[in-house]
Parts: sequence; C-alpha cells; structure tokens
Amino acid sequence: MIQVKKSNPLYEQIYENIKESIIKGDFKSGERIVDGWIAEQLGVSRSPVREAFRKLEQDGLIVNQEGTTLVYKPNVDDLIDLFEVRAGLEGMAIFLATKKIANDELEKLEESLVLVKKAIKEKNTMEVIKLNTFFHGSIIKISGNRRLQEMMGKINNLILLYRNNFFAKYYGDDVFINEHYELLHALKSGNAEAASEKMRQHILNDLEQLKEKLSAQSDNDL
Amino acid sequence: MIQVKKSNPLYEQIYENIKESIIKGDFKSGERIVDGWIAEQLGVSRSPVREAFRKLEQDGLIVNQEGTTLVYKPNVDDLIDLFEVRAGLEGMAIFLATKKIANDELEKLEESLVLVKKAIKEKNTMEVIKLNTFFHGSIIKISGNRRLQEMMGKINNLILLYRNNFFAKYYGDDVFINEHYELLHALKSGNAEAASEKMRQHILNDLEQLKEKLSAQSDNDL
DNA sequence: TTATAGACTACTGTCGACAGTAGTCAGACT
DNA sequence: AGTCTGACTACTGTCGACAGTAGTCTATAA
Repeated sequence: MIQVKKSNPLYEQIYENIKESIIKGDFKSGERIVDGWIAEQLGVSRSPVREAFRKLEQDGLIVNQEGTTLVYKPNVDDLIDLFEVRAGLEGMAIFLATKKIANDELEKLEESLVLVKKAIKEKNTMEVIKLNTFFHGSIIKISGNRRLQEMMGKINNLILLYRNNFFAKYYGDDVFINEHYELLHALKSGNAEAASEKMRQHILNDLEQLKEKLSAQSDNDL
Repeated sequence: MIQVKKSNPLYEQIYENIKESIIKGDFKSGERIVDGWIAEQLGVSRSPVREAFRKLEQDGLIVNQEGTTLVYKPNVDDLIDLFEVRAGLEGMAIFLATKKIANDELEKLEESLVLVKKAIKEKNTMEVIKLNTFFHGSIIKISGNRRLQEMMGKINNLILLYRNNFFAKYYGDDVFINEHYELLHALKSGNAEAASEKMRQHILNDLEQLKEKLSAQSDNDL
C-alpha cells in the first residue's frame, strides 16, 4: 500500500508554529502580533494566518482587544484559576488511573521518583522538571480519558507560558517529592478517593508556594 | 457620554450563530456543513465563515475530516469522557464554593430544591431540567473561578448536544434530588472535601444512569 | 455486463485587493 | 506655546477569484 503524505493546510501549520513560538517565548506575553507581519514573514497571504489566529484565540493563547490582537499575558488571578482547574482535572485523572493502572506502570512511576531524588541531589533542575512533568503526565495518560488529556494539554500550555515568562527555573520546593510518594502509595493501594484528594492538595500546595514566590518578587508587575 | 455600539465582526456573529444552531439541533450531529453554503445563505463571503469554523473546531463542535467538515457527533465513549471531566471540574467548583458561599446563596439553592420537588410531582420535565441546571450552574458560578466557568460552559454545550440528539427529555432518575440535598448539606457544613467527593459521585451516578438508558435503547447506533 | 477513461461539478485552501478606521505627524491658526 | 485640522500610514475585516482535488456521471471499450 502506497502512502502519500499530503501535508496539512497552511493554517494548521501556522497555528502549530505560532503556538510553539508563544510557548517558547519568541512572542512575548502582552506583545502585539499582526497577521500581516506573520504572513509576510512566512511568505503567505493573511487568510491562513487569520484562521490560525482564531484557533489560538480559542485556546486562550492570544487575546483580541478592540481590534488588535495581543499575546496572552497571564496575571496572578488567572494563574490561580488555572491551578484550581488543574487540581480538579488531575484529581479526576488519578481517580480514574487508580482503577486501571498496571503493575509495570506503577514501577515506572516509582523509578521516576528515584531518579528525581538523584536529580535533586545533583541540583539538575532541568531533569527535575522533566521527571516531575513525566509523573503528572503519566497519570493523566493512564486515566485513559482523551478529553481530559486534551484539556490538560491546553492548561499546561498556559501555565508553561507563565513559567517561561516569570519563573523559568522554578519547580517548587522539594516537599513535592514526598507528596509524589504519597500519591504513588495511594495509587498502589487502589484507594481512588484518597488519591484524588491527595492530588488536589498536592497541586493546591504547589499553588501556595508559587504565590509566596510571587509576593516575594512582586516587582514583576503582573 | 455618547455611546456607539460598534457591532462585532462578522466572524464573531457567525460563530455565535452557528454555535447556537448546532446546539439547538438545526444542524444535526454528523451532518456535513460547507462554508460556501452558509456564506451564501447569510449573504457574506466565505472568509468570515471560515474563521468562525476555526473557532468552532477548537470548541469541538465541528470536526475536520479529510478536508470536509462535519458537525460533531457524540459517541458513547466520548460522552463518558465528558462526564468524567465534568465530575472533576464540578467537584473542584463545589470545593471552592464551600469556602465562600454566602447565606442568601444557600437559601436560594434550598428554595430551588423545594421547587424541584414540586415540579417532579407535577411531572413538569422542563421545569425540573431548568432547576437542575440552575443548581449546578449556581455552584459553578459561586466558585468564582472564571476559567472553570468557561470550560464547564463548553463541556455543557457538548453534553447538551448529545441530549438534544438522543435524550431530549431525559433528566435522570429522581434520586438526584436526594443527592442534591446531600450536596447542599455539605455546602452548609463547610466541609469542602466531603462536598467535592459527593459531587463527583453525584455526577458519576448520573453517568451510570445514562449508560443504562443507552444500553436499553441501543437501536440508536451511536 | 463490468471496467475505464474522460468530462463535469462542487468544495477546499489560498491569494491579492480594497474599504473603513484608528493612530500619527506636520503645519496652520490662535 | 498650545491646539486644531488635515494628510498620511498601518492594520483589520471582508470580498471575489482561482487553482487543485475528490467525487460523480457518462460514454466507450473489453
């Protein structure tokens, strides 16, 4: 069977492209972006760029303000909202995951916690973030709920945007590792309600720490 | 101060317009829709319609399939996912609401439950649905989390779409009223964790009932 | 009769153009 | 000097046009 890769429409490619640029920080938060500029830069007409804009708008990554469009600029209140939503969704994710997680998946999670302890000792921040993301991401995936995965993807983009702009290297205090162990334990024991409640608390704790950091460096007028 | 209403761009109006048409069922689930048709019908060009499409696509109300676009057709698996997400979000909503609900808001909720009992007795289905929606919607609003409200709005649209297409008159068994009383009680007592857990169970129970109805009338090939 | 090529059709994705508008700047008037 | 007016500019929203393509129908060939 011959397969031909028929490339995605431009507006899709441009959508992905801009999305990445925003998350990476190439387009800065609050900055203005103009369809014409991007069109010119990419050597295409404005139509597909505008269609990409509409998708980004719906993702919340760009905002329309009286005709001009700006890159989404997270503010503290919104960040809190996002974390709370995250707490709700991930709480549900682990609730579901508890009921269907396989042994090898449990082992992988446990391994990642061992690695994280090592990375913390070595002060390897990037590795810590990566493993932390892996831990949360795994549970979301194991939940098996596609909608939930999709929504968490979008939420994480927005939170990431915030972190990239203000706390590039932040990964919370090291208490999270203990909480991760507790989560793992709840997963093992099969107590979905307990796991869910722990996850919510874990994420809300993370939020509290973030808030403290925020008030500590409130010179960043958010 | 003179105020001039500068009307929204066409693509916004068209977006709202189509969204409503889909939810109301004027465009049927799974049906094909073509930008050109809508453009012609509205007497505009295809550009704003296409931009509206991109927004709808991001909402999940329409789906792109190899170049053609179809109205989203809910299937059972997806409905389950949606309900689980709903359970997560509304669980969080009541968790937050518990901590900030005012007395008059509690009273209004209680009133609505009294009215619902009456409506059930009178077999006034529309009224039951309306009050039920009010109960859940109030809690979401009281949570004060704008993101959560927004996301629940979209989820409810998708669920509504399902109901409109398959269970126009369904509102679950009457047990829900007892569960609503329990939720109210948890709200009053200020026990956020308990309220949250109850809400999740309440919604998952609702899902179970829906599933039963589904298998009962499985002639609807979803 | 079935299969195949060719014409026709309808739709998608993209383009370039244009009107309206908000903002900027320079020059004229007080 | 300050401010008002008008020209100029840049951007947004919308339009009509067109190429490419997938699907349908018809007529011809095996």
